[in-house]
Amino acid sequence: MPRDAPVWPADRFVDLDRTSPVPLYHQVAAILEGCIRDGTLAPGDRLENEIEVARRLNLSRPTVRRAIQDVVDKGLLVRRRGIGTQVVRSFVTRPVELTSLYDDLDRAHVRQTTRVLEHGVTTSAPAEVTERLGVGDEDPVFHLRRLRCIDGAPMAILDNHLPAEFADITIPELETGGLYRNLSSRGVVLKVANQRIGARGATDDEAHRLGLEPGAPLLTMARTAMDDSGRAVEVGRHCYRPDMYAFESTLVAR
Amino acid sequence: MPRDAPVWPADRFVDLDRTSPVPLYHQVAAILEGCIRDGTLAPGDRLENEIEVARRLNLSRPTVRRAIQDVVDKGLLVRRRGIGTQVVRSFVTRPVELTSLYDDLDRAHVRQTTRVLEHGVTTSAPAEVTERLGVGDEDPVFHLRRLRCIDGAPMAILDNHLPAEFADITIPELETGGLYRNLSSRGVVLKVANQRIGARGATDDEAHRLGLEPGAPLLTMARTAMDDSGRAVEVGRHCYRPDMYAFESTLVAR
DNA sequence: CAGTGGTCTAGACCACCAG
DNA sequence: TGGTGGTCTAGACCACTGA
Repeated sequence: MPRDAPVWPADRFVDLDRTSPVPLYHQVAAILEGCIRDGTLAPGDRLENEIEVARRLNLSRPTVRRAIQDVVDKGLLVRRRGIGTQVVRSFVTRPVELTSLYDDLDRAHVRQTTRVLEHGVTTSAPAEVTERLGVGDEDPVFHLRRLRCIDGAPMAILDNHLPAEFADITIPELETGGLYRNLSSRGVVLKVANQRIGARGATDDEAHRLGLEPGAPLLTMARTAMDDSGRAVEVGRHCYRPDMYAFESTLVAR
Repeated sequence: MPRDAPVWPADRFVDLDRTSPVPLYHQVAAILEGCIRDGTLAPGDRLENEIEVARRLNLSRPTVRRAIQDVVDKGLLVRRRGIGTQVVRSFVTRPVELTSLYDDLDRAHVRQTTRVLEHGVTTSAPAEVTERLGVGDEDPVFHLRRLRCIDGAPMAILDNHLPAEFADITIPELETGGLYRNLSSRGVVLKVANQRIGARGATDDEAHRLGLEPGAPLLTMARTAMDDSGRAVEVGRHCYRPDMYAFESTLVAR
């Protein structure tokens, strides 16, 4: 049951570190999120108002505000002018993030393996792909096709095209780290992506590789990812066994 | 081609209205977004730095910063410390928002119709649904099932459960306005939702209603939406013809 | 009416990047 | 070294809510 009076678990915020490179608002947001996830703040609880919180934490109001807003954006709190800030009644949140399948599975502590099916430079990538990458029709691009398994069972086929300069990413590297992690270690910072999630029937080849019947339902995702200079760095066209994978997210109105 | 020198289309910002109820940062963000979408700011262009912009617009830096950040969050700009702010090279953006299918189609100027298949209070909703709504196993809930068509062709089956108090939403209202619009006109402000997008084969009934073969691939979406007090207000379980619908979104790294 | 969040200001210092 | 965005402060006024 939610408490009636406003709540603030002050004792959880004694460790704020002004010398840390982690911003204060992020430290506050992380602790606040922890309090909600572990039940210290119960669903429906109303938070102390932000001015009072700022005073107690010896922080400025904008800093506290930024922290609270970050937790709101994750879908754990709702705010109303004139009313206050409350913990959401029911949450199974998964913020919308620019993550890789590899890291998603890693976080879920799943035993995953990757088999590289294709790995090389091609000059005949589909026009749809070269256009998204911002290169010429017949310019060389790096093509990659992988089979992702969990606990030995094939789960997804990952088809990617990248600018040719990334063709030096090796097969062993891809088998141990995932694509995004390899890009990251080469200094690529992914910032924006457009994606489209759909469904279709499996082709013969896909069905064979995923252990399904031809025409069986597949979940599909097409993504174009851009780095911090706004250049398209990756075009991915993936398909997933729908009994083994789904896209979860939390949406927050502004 | 992107220009070399920093750019700022000052003439587009002459209409800022300090008396308007629309926040200044939102006015600036909207104009900035317009400049990018209509090509006034070209892909790759670098923006004037935010301090200079603030001076030119006679606004404070935090206000300008908030405006720019909003456009970044939409995936139209990328920022790097020490470098500056640039227009993304390629964009087909669709920010992740808490929208209804009805409004999505409306915005796309598609001719849509709705047929109500089920409309009534039930005491035997699936446990999965009552749990998400936060009501007892056999408490009455409002059950709704609709067929959504575009240009007369069936596209999706929308199955929803709501708290019983919403059972007075009429069939004609649902045929003309969509569920979220009806909730909104009753004062419900949706703030947060959790959703899961997947795929599966069509049941016989679904196939029949959507004009498909049984077992044909369907795109599915299950959503729990909460209002501004954090209470679960709607549980939806929808399925879509994958040749007629897909989920598009833009993701931005923080 | 008192209390809440929403907006806005005018500074300050720092971390990072390019030349 | 100079310029950029990232963080933080200490205030102010307003809009909306509920009693």
